Amino acid sequence: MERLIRNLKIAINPKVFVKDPESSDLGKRLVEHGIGLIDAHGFENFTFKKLGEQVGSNESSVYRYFENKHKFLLYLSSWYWGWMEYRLVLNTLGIADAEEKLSKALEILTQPVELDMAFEHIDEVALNRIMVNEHSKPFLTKSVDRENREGYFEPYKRLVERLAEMIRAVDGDYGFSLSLASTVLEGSLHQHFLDVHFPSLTNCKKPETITRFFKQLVSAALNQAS
Amino acid sequence: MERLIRNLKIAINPKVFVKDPESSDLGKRLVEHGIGLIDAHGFENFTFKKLGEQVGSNESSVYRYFENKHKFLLYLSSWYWGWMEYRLVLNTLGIADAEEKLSKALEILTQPVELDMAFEHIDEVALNRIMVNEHSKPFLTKSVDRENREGYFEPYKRLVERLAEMIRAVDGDYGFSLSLASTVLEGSLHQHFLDVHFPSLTNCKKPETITRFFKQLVSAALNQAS
DNA sequence: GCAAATATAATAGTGTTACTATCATTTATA
DNA sequence: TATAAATGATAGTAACACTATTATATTTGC
Repeated sequence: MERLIRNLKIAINPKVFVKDPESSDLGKRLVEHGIGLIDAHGFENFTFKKLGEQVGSNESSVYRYFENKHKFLLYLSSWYWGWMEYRLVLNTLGIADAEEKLSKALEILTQPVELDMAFEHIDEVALNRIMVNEHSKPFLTKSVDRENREGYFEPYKRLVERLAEMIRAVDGDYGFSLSLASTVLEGSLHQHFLDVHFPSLTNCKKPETITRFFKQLVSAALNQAS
Repeated sequence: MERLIRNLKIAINPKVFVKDPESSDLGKRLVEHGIGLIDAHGFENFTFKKLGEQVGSNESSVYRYFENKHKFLLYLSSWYWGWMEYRLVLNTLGIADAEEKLSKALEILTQPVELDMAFEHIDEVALNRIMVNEHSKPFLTKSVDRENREGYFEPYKRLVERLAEMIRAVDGDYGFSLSLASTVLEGSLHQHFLDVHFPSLTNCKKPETITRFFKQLVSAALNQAS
């Protein structure tokens, strides 16, 4: 298992990078320290100059891997959703019962993330914090439609589609499987954000409660509609 | 009614502006054209220099009203949520039945916005598009906690609280009234965004469908829980 | 082991943005 | 009409997001 897992790689659309950061030591350090910097100081305060210095190099080296910092965020976001999909599939593969499968899926997608030793240079917990704190920045841009056409959001779209499928497996008559799936994925990040920054706007004081909330919500929606 | 409505003003926390834009003709034009520019070109491409030129003045005049463009967005966002609250209250005031009241509230909060002639210099339809396309930018910043403490998000918080109250009026035993309310408000903007940019991730092709989706979701959640 | 190719590092330069400061001019008010 | 207040015009600064160029390592093919 250890050995097998060590060879795993989350596939990323090559258009988001100039040179694959997984292909070199420097590239991996850029990703590792980029996550650290964004997590610590926020995406707005993150610059390629700082990242270059952080890895003991400079700006120009970073530009050889990523066109700009927005593409860097797209890389992290693609990696994150690709990794979530991998976790989702891995953990639901053996489950035959549709309801049980959906329930497990909701756990995987809404519970707080734990460190995955399979990917050495990526701190998934920090990356998850980044997704919570910056989650809409990859797509809330004027170029979203062009970037969508170029396939930058495929990992996220695949995940929504997978969840929607599991919803339909439980209740084929429910007409809002996609909307519900996208609401859960988006809403989960948002509830985690509220938990940290706006506790008065959520009843989920503990992260487990977020999972309970969404499980109950989905189950209610499907029970009613069928 | 016309007369009464003409004297209405959405109250905004004075900390978000340097000088109240409602207090002068220039101020109102700044807000009016600011909405136009952000709607047309996106918040990232919006600068005070362009806004100054747009109103036949210059950068320095804009800075006399707003500290920076983030505060300008906070102003628009505060106005929008304040206006939503006003519409919510106005349209549900006379309804005695709790379920009917909640149903009306969900319509007000999730349906596409129409022009409100009561506020001459504000194009609510364009402002709504801005909220859909930029909605998380007011709070997805490193300074969110400080700004929250300074009260910049009160209008939004009040609205969530009001909706949560209406949910509890229908079902006092439901334990997630705040989470559900914040999920609906956030989710509604998100579904409208998906409708425009990611149609494959939503079942809501027509805006009315978004309202149906959330009404059904809320009603299911409350029926089950009680 | 050496030359060629490739990757990385260092430096400099450009246009834009987000301001700040200063001063001149117009407009409102006492 | 004098005075104050609001607005307009201009200049300047530091940081940022790049691009370009050149120098120096490091790897690879032979």
